[in-house]
Amino acid sequence: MKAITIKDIAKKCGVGVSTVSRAINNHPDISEETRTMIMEVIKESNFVPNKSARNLKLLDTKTIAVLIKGIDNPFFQNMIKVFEEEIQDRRYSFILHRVDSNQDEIEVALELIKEKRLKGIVFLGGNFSHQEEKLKEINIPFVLSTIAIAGDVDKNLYSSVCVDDKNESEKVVNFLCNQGHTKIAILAAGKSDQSISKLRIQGYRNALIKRNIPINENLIRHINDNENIQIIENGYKLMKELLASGEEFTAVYSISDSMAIGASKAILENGKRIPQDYSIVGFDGLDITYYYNPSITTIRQPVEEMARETTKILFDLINKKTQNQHRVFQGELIERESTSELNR
Amino acid sequence: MKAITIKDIAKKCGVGVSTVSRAINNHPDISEETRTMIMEVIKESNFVPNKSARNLKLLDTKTIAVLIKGIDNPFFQNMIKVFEEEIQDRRYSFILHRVDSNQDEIEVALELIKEKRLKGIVFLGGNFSHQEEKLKEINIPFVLSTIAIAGDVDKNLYSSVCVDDKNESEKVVNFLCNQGHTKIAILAAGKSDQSISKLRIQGYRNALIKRNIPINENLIRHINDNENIQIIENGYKLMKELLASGEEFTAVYSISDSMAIGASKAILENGKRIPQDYSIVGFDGLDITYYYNPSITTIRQPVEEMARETTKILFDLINKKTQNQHRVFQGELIERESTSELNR
DNA sequence: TTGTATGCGTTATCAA
DNA sequence: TTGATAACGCATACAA
Repeated sequence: MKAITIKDIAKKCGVGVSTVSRAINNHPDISEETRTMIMEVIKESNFVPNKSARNLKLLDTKTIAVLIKGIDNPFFQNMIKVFEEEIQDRRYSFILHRVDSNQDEIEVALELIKEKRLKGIVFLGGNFSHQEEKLKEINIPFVLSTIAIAGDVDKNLYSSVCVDDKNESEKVVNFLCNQGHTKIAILAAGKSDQSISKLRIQGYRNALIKRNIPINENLIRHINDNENIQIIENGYKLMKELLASGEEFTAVYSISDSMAIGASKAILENGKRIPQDYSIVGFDGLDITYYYNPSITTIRQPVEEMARETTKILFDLINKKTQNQHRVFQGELIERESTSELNR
Repeated sequence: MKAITIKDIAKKCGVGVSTVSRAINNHPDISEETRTMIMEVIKESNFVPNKSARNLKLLDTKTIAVLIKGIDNPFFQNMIKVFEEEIQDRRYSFILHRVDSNQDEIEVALELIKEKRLKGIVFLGGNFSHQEEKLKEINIPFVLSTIAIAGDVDKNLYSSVCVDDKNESEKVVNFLCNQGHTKIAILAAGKSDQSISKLRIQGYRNALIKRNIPINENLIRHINDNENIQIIENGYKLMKELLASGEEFTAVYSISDSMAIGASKAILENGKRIPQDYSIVGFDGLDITYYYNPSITTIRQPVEEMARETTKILFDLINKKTQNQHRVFQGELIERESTSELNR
């Protein structure tokens, strides 16, 4: 069974293909009469235009793609909604494209740009340890959102929106120190991570160093390199190991809320109390941290505002109202039940 | 700056376009020599073939699309991984396409079929209250996965994989009854829902009716129609209302784990204990139910196996090894800390 | 207001 | 083993 095309419709209607095309695309230069007639036939015939053909022909497509690495990250879900709203409000169409963890997001972007004639791209998540050369190949506006870029890259080549991971991390550790904690464990990503995990560990170290608190390397715990910090179980396992190790500590800082949940469970299963025996802090500000029992102290990233700013910068770039920009947001430390003063 | 095409590459290499095409697509009838030469030039020039043109020309594309409605549903995340694996194992390419809650998934499917020359489709999530007519328009194999189809539709028109929502729901309520509970509240989706929520409420009713336990309509609580059962907060609010209403009950059955979490928090915030004051059961089998404190009794849907079976049926259909099939999986009741015998 | 013809960038057929 | 050329389905410049 051959697929139905615009030609078939034209034939059925006794008109030319261009007239059908005009009807479909709401062109003004067509009589209302023939338009409705054509649309009628189209509906009857269940005709659906072929987008590939359309994209091939068009050189101007008002569409934005969001390339997301780690679509299972609950942290991104609210951002996606904002992207969709903001983009559609501006009469652009929105494409959400998932990129696999072992795919190169720039390659994917390059393909998509050609295929869909994109006007702009948002890169959401991932490490982005790319060469400048690669970045330069992207010849349309793009913004890196919540991505820590590894290495030295010319800031004029890209725009970005994120929180200052190092600084926010320092904030967390300072908070714990202010409560009297000095033996603070940190649950981090794989050892070879060069992205947010690395930055947050740096913040952890900085905070301790500034207070002359000795750093116990045994309290810096990593999951495996092929594992994900968004998996609750990984925090759970890490904490079980830490507890079993006999290493002394009074507080735990998990670089993700998900692992903080897992860690909490491990602590509770060991018959210990939160926060009386161990204080625990997460990072991200997921909803679940409020609903967990006990509720979990965390750094909330202002995800909606960040998403909004991302699209704003992107459209400013598209409309040539701005050069590449880098916007750094503040996180908000939300104190909850999982942390308390250390009683010595 | 005009985009670079296969013609430019051909010119640069001093060969014809068809030779370049052959090089790109690993055709056998080309000398290794020219192949490497061409690939070299392609790399240097950063040439990326245009997929729209490719899809337009091709009539045989080994690709499967998964159309997912409710991508923020944590329940689907593990399934997606399985789909990707299974599909790629069979040397097909995998497209994950998100469909918005107010979009018609069949329209989207029809567009995608034409655009990408799909070989098969998986519909994941959503209500699917479609006419038979619409279903018939889809002229390639497809499977509905974890979708409750509303109304009477000829089973020969589609394949499906799901759990028996009504039956599993009955299982939950029976379990609570066996523990001595008779005043059981249920937290459900919006009143006008015609999908899983409706079925699970039916199961709830059936279980009670079979035991001659009177049904208190005030214990059947609905969220708003425009709200989502995957949002923790919705369970929280619903439970707050229920507690404030003064209606008596000893157990709560939430039709989603997410709402069960929210409900648990509401109970705990009210100074009540789980399960001593209220038993609570969820549905889905999300990881978080294990990690929550207390851990939550739930019905686990065997998501991985269901995803695997979905792809199996789909490929059997593609390879004409089978007619349309309907596979119903059993859920597994996992008893945890959130439920206990009622002490009167 | 409408129809004809051309080209978008690829792949496949055919001839060389 | 190669190259020229005809589609694929649509939008549009141009002619009518």
